[in-house]
Formats: sequence, structure tokens, C-alpha cells
Amino acid sequence: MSSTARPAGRPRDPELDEGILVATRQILAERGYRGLTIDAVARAAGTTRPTVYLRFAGKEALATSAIAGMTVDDPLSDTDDIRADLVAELRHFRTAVTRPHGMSFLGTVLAEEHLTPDLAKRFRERLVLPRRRRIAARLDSAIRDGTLRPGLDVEAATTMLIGSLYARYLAGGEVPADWPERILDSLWPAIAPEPKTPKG
Amino acid sequence: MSSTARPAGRPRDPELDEGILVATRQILAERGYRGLTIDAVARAAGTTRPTVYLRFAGKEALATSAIAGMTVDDPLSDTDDIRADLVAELRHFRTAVTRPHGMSFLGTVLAEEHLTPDLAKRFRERLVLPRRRRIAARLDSAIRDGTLRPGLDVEAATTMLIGSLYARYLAGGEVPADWPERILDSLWPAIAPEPKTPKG
Amino acid sequence: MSSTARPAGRPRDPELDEGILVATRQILAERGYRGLTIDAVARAAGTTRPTVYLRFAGKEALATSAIAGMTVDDPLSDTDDIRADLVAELRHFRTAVTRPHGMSFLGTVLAEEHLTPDLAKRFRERLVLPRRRRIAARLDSAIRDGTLRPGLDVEAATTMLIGSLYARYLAGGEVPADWPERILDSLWPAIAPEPKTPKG
Amino acid sequence: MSSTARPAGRPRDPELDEGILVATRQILAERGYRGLTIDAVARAAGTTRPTVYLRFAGKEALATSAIAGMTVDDPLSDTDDIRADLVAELRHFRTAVTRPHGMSFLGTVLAEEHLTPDLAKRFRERLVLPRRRRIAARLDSAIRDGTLRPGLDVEAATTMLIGSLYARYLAGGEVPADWPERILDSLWPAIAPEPKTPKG
DNA sequence: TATTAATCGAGACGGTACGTCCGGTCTTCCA
DNA sequence: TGGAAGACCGGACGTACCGTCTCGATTAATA
Repeated sequence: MSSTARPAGRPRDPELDEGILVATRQILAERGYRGLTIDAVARAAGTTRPTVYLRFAGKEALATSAIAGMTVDDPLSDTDDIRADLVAELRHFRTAVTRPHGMSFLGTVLAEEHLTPDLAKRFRERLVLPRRRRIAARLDSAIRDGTLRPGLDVEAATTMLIGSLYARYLAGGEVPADWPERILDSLWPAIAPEPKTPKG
Repeated sequence: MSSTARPAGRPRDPELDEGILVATRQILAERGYRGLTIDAVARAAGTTRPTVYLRFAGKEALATSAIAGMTVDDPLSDTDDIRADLVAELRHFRTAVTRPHGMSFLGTVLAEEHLTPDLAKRFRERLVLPRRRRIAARLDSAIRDGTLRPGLDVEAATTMLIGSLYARYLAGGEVPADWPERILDSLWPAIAPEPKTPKG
Repeated sequence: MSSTARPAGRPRDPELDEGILVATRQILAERGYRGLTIDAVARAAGTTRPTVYLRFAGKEALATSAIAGMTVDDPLSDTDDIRADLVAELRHFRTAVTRPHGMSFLGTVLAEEHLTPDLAKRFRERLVLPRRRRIAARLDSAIRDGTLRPGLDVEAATTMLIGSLYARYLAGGEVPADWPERILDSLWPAIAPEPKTPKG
Repeated sequence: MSSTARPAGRPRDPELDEGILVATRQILAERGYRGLTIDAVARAAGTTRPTVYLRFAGKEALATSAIAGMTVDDPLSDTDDIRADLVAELRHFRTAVTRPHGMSFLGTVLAEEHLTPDLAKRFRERLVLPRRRRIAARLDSAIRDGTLRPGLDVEAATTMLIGSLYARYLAGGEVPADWPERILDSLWPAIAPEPKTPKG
């Protein structure tokens, strides 16, 4: 009667699910999607291939679930210095991007997007959007404070800030340590309150 | 003896190169990088695997060449309207990004970067950097013209413009048609010549 | 405490044993030993694998029991006509041999003999020897009766009678319906009482 | 034009075919049909599973071909002593039957008969019938010689002689060394020329 | 004109991984 | 305790590609 009625039979070992996913994440990080073998995952998780297949339909589903289980850490600094806050956020993002194989997950997501739309969907929900929301929220609050320009296109600004790290990485395989400051310096005139120009 | 000396033996069928690349592009578009098999390419091009390998070192080289051949390397519009030129360039980029499976190869590149560094290297050289150079060159010339702000950080600006498309795609799986204009509007105050502020 | 003490707990469903054997026989007949899977048996018998294993040690034991249950252990005709009795016995044997898949289990037994000596052992005990004993016993009694030759090598005779069916089957995949009579006719001079030859 | 036109492409390594079959026969003999793994065959033959599958459709086909490639040795003694000749033939047969795993092949054939009728067919043609024919031919010649009884049912006699070894093996897993003589002694009165009984 | 060197089609081959099927054992709950 | 249900380990199955190889047939430039 209860909705929690235990299904008949031996229950699945709940630790195994997690063990498989942990192994998947590690291998994915170390060897990339192509280097991800079900067998390696099974062995790393102390189980066997058929058992992995009992829980995940295949390689893609496995990677999907592994990535879906990841999350970005919680909100960072929220001081009254908007510039410092943005720099902090971008530095945090930079560590994620430049971490060894940090872009592998993203790559897998993009490569599999058409085959496994779910993967991209969850990746967006769990990893991409939270960061965007945090930045956008901080920009919003700064606008309300009068620290940033009133008519600012927050989405565009957020996207440029974040995107600049992707693009910089793609251009050279790295992102300089001072990139957050540099980007912010460059963008600043476009987001800071307009100087009271005589033009007005 | 001359450097243009025809090598002995039967010359390669020049149409075959193109046929293989055409087939590659089609399969890449239909099935993505993962679905790209040398055998399928060979069959679609009316030839066989070894012949494909005679010309391309492997799957990555094949895909890279195929995609490189898609990019119009020609300089795009180069009018005296810097804003229009940038919009044109970004629109061109947008079509590449939003094309079906447009990002899947990029995804593979990222996912495999550590396994196949060459792939990433060639991808950067052939696809990423040319576009960056074109944009940067246009910004430079505009600075010289006085159309853009003198001290402008060209690399940062270029990176934000391009990166905004990546980030926008990642956020929602699409890039609105008016995104180029919107981004340029947002960035404009940061790259336009400084108004003569009373500050001075 | 008495040896007939009912063991505690739920008693075994006695019908299940038979249901499992019936299912086994059917699958054995339809798909042969190789096609016999415990799971299929369990499903056909309306039960599950572990339950089957509760009663039968494995595939071999299951098949052995199923086949053993097919053999009518009852003595066959035992009239005072030795020839008729032998023909009856051989006819009975012939139906077992020519039954669809009738020899496939024997084949498995032979093929696996070294891997699963138990299987061969039980096969001999339960299926081969009983028939041999029946025939030998009948020959013995006939010798005592004076219906058959006194010094007759009963084992050799038994073996030839039975073996002729194996060999005939192996030669052509079938055993003619009149084979029992024919064999008996051929062997008769060797087992019948010696005519009073002038030699003596 | 010629019927021996070489098919295009790299020709199959003819030694590999034989190597695979040799390995198959050995494993079949050592471990039986159930212990026969494609992988083991491949490794023993110094190749890989896919290559084995390139030549043989599967396990059954492989075993079929392996067995089909076997033959019984050529005719044995053919003296003017019919009894000695038959004993020689049966002794030869006995070594085949009692050789370690000598019955494994036969078992496989019987077990797979319904799934792979070809296997049984070739086994009969190559292994079973030649021996039968040799014995029958010797019996025939002895009948013509007057060494054996004129009206003798040669097929029945042949079948009993051979079959007695099968049946003896099945009964006890072995065939005594003196079995050929013993069988022949037992059968002799039925195949020897009739004594000139006064009965006639 | 014969030779030589390369291309090209065709397919074999060694590998590696895939996803599936069974066998046999176990764990859990219900009767 | 029996029995249903299903998880689990292990081993093998047959298949798909990859990248390399070995052939024969073709096609030019060279001797």
C-alpha cells in the first residue's frame, strides 16, 4: 500500500551504484571518454561488467549519470566589492577549467549531446546554470546598489565573463592566472556606471 | 631534380581526396564524431579503408581536415564599419556553432585532448586561431583608425566576443540570432573610444 | 527426534519436483541438452532458479533425473518365450534411441565425461546398467531353463544386443523398426543351445 | 575465366586454418566440447577471436570442421585368417575408443546432431562408415571364401561387433583388452559355417 | 618498349571493447 | 524452513571498429 513498498528480491547494493559512478568519474577524468571502458569501471568498482549493465544502459548512460551527479560548489564570497566578488568567482571557475582534464567532462557532454540529450540537459542544470545564476545575481544586486550601470544587459555580461575562459582555454590550452582581472578590467567600462558625461 | 619533380609511380587521384572529405563531412553531420567510422567514410567515398589511411593518418586527422575545409579562411567583410564587420564575423561563427553537431567535434577535441594532443593542436591551429586572428586584426586596424579605443586589450576583447558564443551555447543549447548584435552592444562602451570625460 | 520427525518449517511442495522434471523433459526434447537452461526450466515450471537449485545440484543432475524418470524401471515382459522377451526389451530400447534428441543427452554425457565424471557415473547407474541387468538376468534365467546355451558369455551377448542399436544409429541416424528381430536372428545361432553335433 | 581465379584481396593464411583446427582438436580432446572456448582456440593457434570467426561461423561449425578433418587410418591386415583380421580391426577400434577422451568427439557429434546435422553427416562419412565398410568387406570376402556362413547378415554382424565396443564402454567406461577376442568367440557360432548337422 | 614505382581495390589479421547470455550463489522478504 | 524474486560474480559469446598488412591490378614516368 505504501509508496515505499520494497520491491521483491534482493535489493541492489546502494554502495555499488556510487562506487561505479565514482570510478567512472575518475576514469573519465584520467582517460577521457574514449578511454572509459566498462570493464575498467567495473574492475575499479570491484564488480563485473554484467553488473554495471544491470544499472546503466551503456557507456553513454554511465557517463551521463556520472556527470549528472557532480555539482558546483556553493556560493562564494559576497562582499560589497562587486569587482572582488567577480574576480573571486572567475578565479574559482578558472581552477575548474585549468584543472587537469577539467575540460574533459565538458567535451564529453558536447560530443554526446545529440546522442544523449539528457547528458547535456543535466550538465546545464547542475554545472553550467548554477554558476551563471550566481554571477547574474551578483550583477543584479550591484545594479540595484548603483555599483554597476543601470541598463546593463546582465545575461550578455555574464556570458562574456564566463565565455572568455572557455575561449581562452580553447585558444591556447590554458588560462593565465591573471585572466579574471584582465577580463574584468577590459569589460569594466561597459558595466561600470556611466561617468556623468557632459554629453548627457 | 627540381622541387616540383613529379614522384615516380601512379599519381594520386586528386578527386578522391575531396570525395573522402565530403563523405566525412556528411557522416560527421549525420552521426557526429562518435558515429564516424573510417569504413563508412571509405564506402561512402567509393573506396576502401587502406586508401583512406594512405591520405589521412587516422580518424582525428580525417575529421580535422574535413572540418578545416569547411571553414572559410577568406577574410570576411572588411568595410570601414568596424561594428558591421564584427557582427558579420560573429554571425558567421554563430552558424558554425549552431549547425547540427557543430559543437560535437569540439567536444571530442576537448574530451580527447590529453589522449590525442595533436588533435587539439591542429584544431587550434586550423579552426580556432584563424578566427581569432581575423577578429584581432580587425580590432587592431580599427584602433589604428581611431574607431576603437587606443589602449584596448585586443586579446581580451576578441576572447570575450568569441567566448560569449560558446558560453551562450553551453547555457541553453542555442545562440539567439541577434546575439552578435547584443554582445557587441554590451561590449561597445568598453571598446569604443573614451568619451572626453570631464575627468580629464 | 524420531527418524521420521518432520523437519521444521514449510514443507517442500511435492508437485514442484515433478513440474520441474516435466519442464526439463520438454525442453530437453525440444532444444536438446545444449538448449536446456535452468532459467528456462524454472520459468516453464512456474518457479525460479534458486528453487530449482534447491532440489537439483545443477544442470547435469537435473537432466539426469529427468531422463532417469523417463526410463521405465519396471521389468518388461517376462514370459517363457526368451526370444519374445528380448525383442520386447530391444524394441523398448529402440524407442528411447530413436526418440527426437534421444541420443543427444548420451552425447553430452560422453563429451563431458572427463569434466563431469559424476554425470557419466549417474548416467551409467541410472540408465545404462539397469537395462543391461534386465537383459542379462533374462539371459541367465533362460540358460538355467535350458532355453539358451549353457556356457553362454552373458555379458558379451548383452553388450552386442544393446550395442548393435548404438552402432546402427551411429551408422545412419536411425534404427529400422525390425532391427530387434533382425539382430536376434543373427545372434541366435550363437546363443541357442548347441545342436547335438556329430562332433561329440 | 579460369575456375581457379584468385579472389581479390589478401589471401587467407592457409596455415592458420590448419592451426586453428589442430588447436580445436587438441582442446576438444583435452577438455571436451564444453571446455572448448573460441578464445582458447585462438590463443593456442596464435591468433584472435575475430579471426577465428572469420573462418568458422561459431563453436559448432568449428568443432564440425575439426572433426570432419579427421579420418580413420587405412585398411588393416587382410590375411587369409578371417578371425585374426577381425580381431585386428576390433583392436584398432578399441584403441580409438579407449584412448583418453576418445569418445569425446563422438559425444559432441551426438549432442550437436540436431543443431548441426552436417557434423553428424561428416562424422558418419569419414569415421563411422569407413570402418564399417572395411569390416563388412572382410566378412563378404570370407563368405565368398567359404570361411564364413553363406547366408550371413553382414550388416547385422558388423553392427554387433562394432556396437559391442560402444556398449561396453558405456557400461563401464572402459573396454577390456581381450574384448575383441571375447566378442568374436561369442559371435563365432553365429557367423561360422554351419556344422554339417544331421538336422539339415 | 620494358621496367619500375606508386596508387588503388580487396580483404585478412591482431587488437580492444562492446553488450549479452548463462551458470551458480547470495540475500531479502513473505508464507 | 520453503519459496519467489532478483542481485551478483564470473566466464564466454558473437560483433564492431581500428589500424596494419598483404596481395593483385592499374597507371604513369623512366630506362
